[in-house]
Parts: sequence; C-alpha cells; structure tokens
Amino acid sequence: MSDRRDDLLRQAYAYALEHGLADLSLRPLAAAIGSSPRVLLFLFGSKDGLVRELLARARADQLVLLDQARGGGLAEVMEAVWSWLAAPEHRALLTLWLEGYSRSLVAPDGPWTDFARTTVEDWLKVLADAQPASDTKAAETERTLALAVLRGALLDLLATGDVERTTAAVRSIMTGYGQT
Amino acid sequence: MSDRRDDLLRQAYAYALEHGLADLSLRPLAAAIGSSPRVLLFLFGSKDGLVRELLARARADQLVLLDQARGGGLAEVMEAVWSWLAAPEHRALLTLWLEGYSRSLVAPDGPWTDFARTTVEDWLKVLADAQPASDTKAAETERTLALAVLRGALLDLLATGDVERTTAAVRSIMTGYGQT
DNA sequence: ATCGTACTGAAACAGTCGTTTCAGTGGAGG
DNA sequence: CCTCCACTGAAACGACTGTTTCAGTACGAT
Repeated sequence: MSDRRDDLLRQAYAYALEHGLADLSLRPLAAAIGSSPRVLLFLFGSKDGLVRELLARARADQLVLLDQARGGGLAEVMEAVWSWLAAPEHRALLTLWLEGYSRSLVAPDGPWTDFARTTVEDWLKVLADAQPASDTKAAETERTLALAVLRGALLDLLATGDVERTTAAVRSIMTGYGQT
Repeated sequence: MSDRRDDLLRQAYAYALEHGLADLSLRPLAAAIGSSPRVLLFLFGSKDGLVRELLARARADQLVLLDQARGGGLAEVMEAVWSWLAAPEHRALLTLWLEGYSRSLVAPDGPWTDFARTTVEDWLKVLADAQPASDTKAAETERTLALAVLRGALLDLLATGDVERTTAAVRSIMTGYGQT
C-alpha cells in the first residue's frame, strides 16, 4: 500500500514549499505531517532519498508548466512561461527551485546532483522547440538570451516582488521577436 | 590589535568561498584557518556575526566591481560587468553570492536579511547612472532588462560553464543599445 | 491457529552544532 | 612587584542531527 507513501510525500512537499529545503529536518517535518522519523526513513530509505523525491517533484511541476507553454513562437512561449513565473501562487515553488539550484552548485554530490544543469537543459529544449530553425548558432544564442531574461527577471521578482517592473522588462524584449 | 581579527576574517572568507556558506561550521572552519571556535566567537560575537561580516565582504567585492565598471553607456557597463562575471576566478564568489541570495529569500531573518533585495538595488543604481535619462519609465525597464540578462546568463554560466554561449547571448542584446 | 510480512512507536546511538564556563596566558601601566 | 585586561585553550552544556535497535502490532495467506 503506497497510498500512505504518496500521501506523506505530498504533505512533505507542501511542508518543504513553506519552510525551504536548506534546514529541513526529519523530526519537525514528521511532526507537522502526522508521521514519525522512523516511518519516513522506512518509506524513503534515508533523508537524502526523501529530498531526492521532493526535488524530482519540483522538477516535475516545472515540466508540466513547460509542456503547457508549448506551441507558438518564442514570444508566445516566453509570454506563457513568464505569466506562470510571475503568478504569486508559484512563488514558494520557485524559491524552492532557486534553493536547489544554488545548492547543487556548491555541493555537487548528494541529492542535488546536476539539479541546476538539468533545469537549464529542460528549459532550453522547450525554447528550442519554439524556434523555426533551432540548429543554427543564432538560434542557440537567441534562446539562451530568452532563458537568461526569464530567469534574471525571476531573480529580481523573487527579491523585490515588483511584478510590474519585471514584467515590463520581459515584455520589452519580446517585441523584437516575430509575433508568429 | 585587530590585525588578527582582520587576518582571520580574510582567511574565513577564503574558506567560505571554497566550501560555501550553507553548511559552514565553526569547528572545521577554525581548524582550517588555525584558530579555535572560542576565539572566533570572542572576536565576532556569534556565528551570525561572523556570517554577517562574510556577506558584507562579498557585497563589498561586488561594489568594487560595480564602481570600476562605471563610465560609458549601458552597453559599456554591461560589457565590463559581464567580463567580470564570466571570469573563472570569480566563479567561487558568485556561487557564494547566489547562495546568500537564495537563502535570504527563504529565511528573511538572520544574517542574510535583505541580502537579495540589497544587491538588486546596488546593481540597478549603477546601471541607472549609465543611462542618459534614467528617470523615465522606459529607462527603468531598460535597466531592469539589462540586469535580468546579466544575472540570467550568470545562472546559466554557473550551471553549465558554457562561457561562449552565454557570452554570445549577453552580447546579442547589447547591440540594440547605443554604442556611446 | 500459525506463520510471514509489512509496518510503526519508543528509545537509544553516535555525532555535530553554537555557545558558555572556567582557568589560565601574556604583556602593558601603576 | 602587582594589578588589570585583552586574549585563548580545554572542556563541558544542552540541543539537535540522521539513523538504528528492539519490540512489538496488524493482517493476509497457508
């Protein structure tokens, strides 16, 4: 019966969104989601195993977004992705994402392995699919720039909460692309 | 005699650049720099006090860069900043910066307070000084975009190490600005 | 009824953490 | 010489960490 396992993972995910991953600890987590450290270790093998599944879930959430954003040219995809990034209800997920990103840069081992590099590739691939001719050097530069703008604006937004200014910045660069 | 204090801070800073701030611990740090937890606490009051000074130093390092990058139009400043960001010898400092950035988003209290928001403002101010008329809405959008590109490309670079691709992306947007 | 297997509560284990207590150094000023 | 004071080594404190040990409980199959 992995119902309980899935349920606990879902609750642990919600808890991680609220409290962050950096100082996640089994005892407080278990207490908050009505379980025990013993059970969490039994179900997930180790804390690292649990964290790995939490990160996988965070990545899965983003992949769902990226899939929904498909279709149309680069401008449409950027618009769709940005409106998702700027939505207040995704703020917690995105700070969690940034946490995993920065952590994977300083500690290449552990559950975070390759998290940063993987998400770069995930996103670039989706952007490439939105380009008519994605195999040219110019196209690669174009989508790298698009990714940089989205993420740079996200960093800004997460720190300042200024939706208007950051959205204006993202929009301003899309006008350059063809409006398919 | 604060010679010793400055010396220890300098060494602790070097240690933090190598090992990151997230799981910084007094005993290993003290052992590595030829001191003791007792002395570190005596000199800096608490671990938080030490971390605060380390972050202040990281910020100071960036302010030096930003000051050197001054002069010229937005394109020149971007070029100067990017060449600094892309330099391999600054990789450690920048991952440390990102670590502090993400940490300050999830734990608003503690030594990290406002670290993210502060650095956004630091950078935007320098970019504003590079604009001929910085008080218009269009100028604000323009420099927000410039900041986003620099930081987004930096995120990409830190994860992939692909200097060529990220540099091309940054350069591609500068061509739009006037080459003062 | 008996076995086996999946699960779980309570407690302990060994370790690390930041910080404090206590007992000293060493050297400058009176 | 004595005192004061900035400084430091050693050890302990209490709290917390992930994980393990042990002793069960519940339940389905034989």
